[in-house]
Amino acid sequence: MTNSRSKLTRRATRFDSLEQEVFLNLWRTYDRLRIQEDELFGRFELTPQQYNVLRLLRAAHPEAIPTLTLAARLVSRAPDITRMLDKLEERGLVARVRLAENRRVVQIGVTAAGIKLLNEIAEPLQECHARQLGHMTAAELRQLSVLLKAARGPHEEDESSWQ
Amino acid sequence: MTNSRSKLTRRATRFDSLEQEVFLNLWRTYDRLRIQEDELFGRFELTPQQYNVLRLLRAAHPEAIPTLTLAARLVSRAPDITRMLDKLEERGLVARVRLAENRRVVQIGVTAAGIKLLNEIAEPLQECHARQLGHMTAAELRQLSVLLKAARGPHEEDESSWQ
DNA sequence: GGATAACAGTTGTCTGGACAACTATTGTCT
DNA sequence: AGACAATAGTTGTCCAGACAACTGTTATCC
Repeated sequence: MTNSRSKLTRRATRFDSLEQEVFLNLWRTYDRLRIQEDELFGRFELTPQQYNVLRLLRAAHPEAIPTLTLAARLVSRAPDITRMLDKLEERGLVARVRLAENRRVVQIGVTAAGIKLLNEIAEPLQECHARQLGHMTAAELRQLSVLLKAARGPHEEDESSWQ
Repeated sequence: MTNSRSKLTRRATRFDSLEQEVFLNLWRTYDRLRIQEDELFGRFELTPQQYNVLRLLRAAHPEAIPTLTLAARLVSRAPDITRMLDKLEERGLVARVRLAENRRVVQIGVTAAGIKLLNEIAEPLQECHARQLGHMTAAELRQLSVLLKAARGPHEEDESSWQ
């Protein structure tokens, strides 16, 4: 009895508003799922953000894309995109080219080694995704995606690659 | 025509799987909404995580709770809970007490100054939530919460306060 | 055509998060 | 009672993220 009362009380006072509840659930769920990603990418000495860079570069491959265009497509802002690319370049996973036509822009492309690494990651990543969200039905996942997109809708710039 | 084709192509190749799409949407949405929170809490010189500490302590108030119990209730893991509490204690927002009965545990409580700060934040925070998610209906928000909880379900420990 | 503004990255510096090793205190087992 | 293990925090150290100031390059506007 005490148990159920305290649960009810908790339920009622735990969040100040529906919006706060959604945000905290969003944060918590992101954090829980990210633990899995971190563990996976850690095995390849990559951060999720670095993996994202490689993934985006592969999508553009064999084209190379300007640094800031790449930065804009990343999931989360990266003020340190330069240093992040430095590390990937040191490992030979990406290559930088400064064009003669416009010496301001630096084009980034993924190397063969980068593609190779992506291929090695592919299968364990699929397993990771299965562990993360394998318990949800495809319909639930689609609906979740739709709601998440709607939630951030007004906060995306119009020209964003995230729509 | 080129436009619509390229969009279709992008749509098809952008994600490797439905699970990946969900995770990236989760990450992106979290990031976008967090920008708003950061801006708000920054005005009060708090991180979202620090605000969370105060919020949880207020929920327990006037009781004080052990450091690690508090840490377990936070949204995201905090290996540096000690230093975080140091900073809040320096500002007089929380107080630490080491009990005589068990000198290992350190109890944390929110101070009057902490409660006062929470009250100051309350209204601008409501406005922040409205900006973040005000465009969604209550039904959508509830559904989003449910799906988010379901998504992380298997990744919560049984004794977690997040259920 | 030279000053000025805009653009594209880069670098400096600081704070917060992650992980491991450590200290102090209490419980347990013979 | 003394050794050993478990508990509860704390400290050291390193790396990623945030923000601002800076450099080099191209466009623009008298």
